[in-house]
Amino acid sequence: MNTGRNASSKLPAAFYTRGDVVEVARDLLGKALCSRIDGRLTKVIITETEAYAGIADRASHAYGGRRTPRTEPMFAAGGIAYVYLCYGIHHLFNVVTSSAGNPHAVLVRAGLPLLGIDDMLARRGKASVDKSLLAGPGSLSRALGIQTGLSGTSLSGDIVWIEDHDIRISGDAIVAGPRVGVDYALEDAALPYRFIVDGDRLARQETLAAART
DNA sequence: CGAATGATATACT
DNA sequence: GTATATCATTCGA
Repeated sequence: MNTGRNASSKLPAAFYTRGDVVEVARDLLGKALCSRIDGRLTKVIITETEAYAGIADRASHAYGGRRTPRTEPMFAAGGIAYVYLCYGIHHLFNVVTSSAGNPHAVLVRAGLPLLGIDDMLARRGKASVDKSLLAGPGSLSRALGIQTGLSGTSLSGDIVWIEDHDIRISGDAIVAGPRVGVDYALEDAALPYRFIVDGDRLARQETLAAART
């Protein structure tokens, strides 16, 4: 099972199956989203997330209990990926949370490079690291090599997973605000379900020393 | 600011 | 089965 590489920091299933998706979205900040695709290992520190709170949330694909082939993974128990294509181009990566039948999910919107930077640059067609490398859900997914075929993949496997690198985020370094691009969600559009870490503060953390070179 | 882009959901025949 | 409106975005002026 464990082939020498220590997987002890991988988040346990219990992290995802908690009932409060907003809490999970907040806790995901500072965690490392990892992927091993085509044999290439890439890791990203999560700095921005959005919570989508199940059938009662008009901004969610599962609003009103809509269950379709695409949204099926959201209805499973937490701890798997939900990836879908948006605007015909962008593969958006979400973490499914809560228990089976409760379609809650967290969209990962942005991050900072931690490992496999050359591979991320290659996937993004960039020559050097800049602010836009992992800014935005479409860009982040692309840098990690995540595509819709990974929807439904377990986060306890060896393709996509999330690690705890013991980065602490103090409460005042987190900014909450309304979600992006969800104007159609009426009253739910104003909910403060978007969480952003102040990048400069996070950069002071030791873990990023390696990433900044 | 505005165009590009294609899968998906929904409402028809 | 076929059609059309919609979309949790990005990039380049």
